[in-house]
Amino acid sequence: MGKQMTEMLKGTLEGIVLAILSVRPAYGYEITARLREQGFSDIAEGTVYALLVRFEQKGLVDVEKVPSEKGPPRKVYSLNAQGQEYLEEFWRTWSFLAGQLEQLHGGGR
Amino acid sequence: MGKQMTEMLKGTLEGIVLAILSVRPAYGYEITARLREQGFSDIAEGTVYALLVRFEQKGLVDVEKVPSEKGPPRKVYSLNAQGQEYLEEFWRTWSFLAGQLEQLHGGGR
DNA sequence: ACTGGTACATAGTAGCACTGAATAGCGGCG
DNA sequence: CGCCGCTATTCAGTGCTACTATGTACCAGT
Repeated sequence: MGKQMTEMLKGTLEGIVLAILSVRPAYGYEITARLREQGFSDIAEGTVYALLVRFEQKGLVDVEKVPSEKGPPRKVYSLNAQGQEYLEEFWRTWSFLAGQLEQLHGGGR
Repeated sequence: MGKQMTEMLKGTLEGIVLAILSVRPAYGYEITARLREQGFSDIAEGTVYALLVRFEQKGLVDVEKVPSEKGPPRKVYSLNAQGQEYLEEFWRTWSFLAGQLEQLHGGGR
């Protein structure tokens, strides 16, 4: 992955994963796989897990341990009310930024 | 400024400033002021200067010292060919990310 | 002399994604 | 049985970026 993408993901990946969780609960390995399918070709697994731990510490998600048929138990994360609020704040911030950049991109040539 | 914005700017501010320079050459103080006018309410001056130094080190800009009527000489930065290329790469990366997020935002509710 | 606006610079801090490795459970294959 | 491969999580260490806070310097108006 390009260096630009790596830096751009800072603060954005957080929102992406929250958005994924807002659709339905999921666990780390699953999220990583889904991200890869969606074109974020090599987002490191470690990155996603670290992100989820942060969510938990911030109290944005609820966690439930679910035994898996294949492998160790899964930690299923679901967005709670505070997480929803945080996600909405994220969209507001994103929209502002996207608007500014669109202006620069469109008007700049 | 919110913490979310701070993190989101990482990797993005770089592109924003490059885009500003692509319209016409500018110097640090001017860029900071323009960013503030455009709604990035408190982007620190130091941040912009550090960014410009990085641009110079990466060889994305040409620099010219121009004496100012009011205060110390200005360092006027202008985008060179390599900088243009880097900016285009930035837009490609940005477009991909914006597209993915739009999908998540629109489809997610 | 003092204040305020212009203009640049830098040391230190915090946060986030990446690297690389370790741990652990389960199934299948030789 | 022992090894490999897939699933699944965790963690220490690194690099990059934006922020904070401060300092330097130049000039005009009072």
